[in-house]
Amino acid sequence: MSSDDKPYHHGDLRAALLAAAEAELAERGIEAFSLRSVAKRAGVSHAAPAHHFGDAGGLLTALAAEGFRQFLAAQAAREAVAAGDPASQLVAAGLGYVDFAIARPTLFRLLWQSDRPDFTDADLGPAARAAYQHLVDQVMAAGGRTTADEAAVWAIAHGLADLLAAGRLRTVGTLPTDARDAMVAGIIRRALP
Amino acid sequence: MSSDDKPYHHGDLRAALLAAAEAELAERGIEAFSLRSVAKRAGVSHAAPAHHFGDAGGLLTALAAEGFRQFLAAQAAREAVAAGDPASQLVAAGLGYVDFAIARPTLFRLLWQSDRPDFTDADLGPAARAAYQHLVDQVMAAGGRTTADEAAVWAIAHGLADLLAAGRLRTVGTLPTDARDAMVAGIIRRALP
DNA sequence: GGCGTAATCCTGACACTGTCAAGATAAGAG
DNA sequence: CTCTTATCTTGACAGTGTCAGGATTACGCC
Repeated sequence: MSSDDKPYHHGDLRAALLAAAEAELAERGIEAFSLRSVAKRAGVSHAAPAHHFGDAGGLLTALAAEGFRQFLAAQAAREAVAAGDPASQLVAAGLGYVDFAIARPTLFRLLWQSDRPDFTDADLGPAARAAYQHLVDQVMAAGGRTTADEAAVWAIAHGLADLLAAGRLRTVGTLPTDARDAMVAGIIRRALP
Repeated sequence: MSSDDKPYHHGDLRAALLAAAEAELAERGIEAFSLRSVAKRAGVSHAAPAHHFGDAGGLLTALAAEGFRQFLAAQAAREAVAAGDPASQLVAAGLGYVDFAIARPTLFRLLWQSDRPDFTDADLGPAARAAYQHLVDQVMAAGGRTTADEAAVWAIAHGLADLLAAGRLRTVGTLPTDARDAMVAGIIRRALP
């Protein structure tokens, strides 16, 4: 078949729909998200997603599960280039937390502030827990002892990430990358005992 | 007229619609928010809100403006019963920030994570800025000197508020009120220089 | 090779949504 | 009392998610 043919069977529609969904999310925002738009962008009929994801919530659930894995990967990427001591690793995880929020703000919002994904899903549930549990584990490794230590680090990383993703906190968001990293790192360290 | 009459003119439909909108928001969540449901709840036709708010975005804009004022009031309420020194006042403002998020999580989400309200609106714009500017001002009064000080306090208060509003951070959220307040206060103090 | 089953995708329909246009009703000014 | 204006309703339209049924293709099995 020639390259512009549209075979009845897509081949990898599930992945294509997930990619289209994230693009739609980034362009139109989470509140204007439309399943039919996603289908149109992927070049299939409006009811095609149903077979792979059930309903709109199912698509967003799958997208969120994938998102949490990438969220964790963003933290791991920072840790890989950081010093090996526990405190540095913790700060690196926090930087990755913020990186993800800045790079993909709408997806970040889907992960943390949306009630459309089904967090009891067998795939999403563990993925979500693993994502923030990682940060909490780092706190203990870095000398944290109490639940207040956990909460403080999580809250400060999450607060920075959320405010930056929303475009508030201009004094930090408009900084050059290096300076911003340094400031974020310094702020995260304040939460440690 | 008897009590169950439905006069053609409502009397104070604008306020009734705002109240109905917040109730709908709390019950159905921000992503399932429906203008027609709000109208039905207020006992008027589906097009009645248009006259007062233009479109759905206009209603949410007005609701957000009112929300920001109440958000500021929650901080003021805590400050009124706190010690007068700047540090105590700052912690009190943070506690009010968290109070509001816990008491009205969906409205909190409308204020901070929704793109449906029009933040360039002549009423909402100033109301929003005033709400978080207040916290930033408190930082300076309490000895803050740098933008990092501002960002740290704002981020930690916002992070706690957002995580608690979303039902994460169970270790803090399930605490008795007094203990939770004490922990939140202690965490906020970590952000100070 | 051919066949039957199952997976995949499409078409059409339904109820619901936001928004607009036009009309009905009531309040208030003169 | 009349006229103007604000307020609210009715009806229509396009767009949305979801379901039922049908069309098309892939794949295992002979």
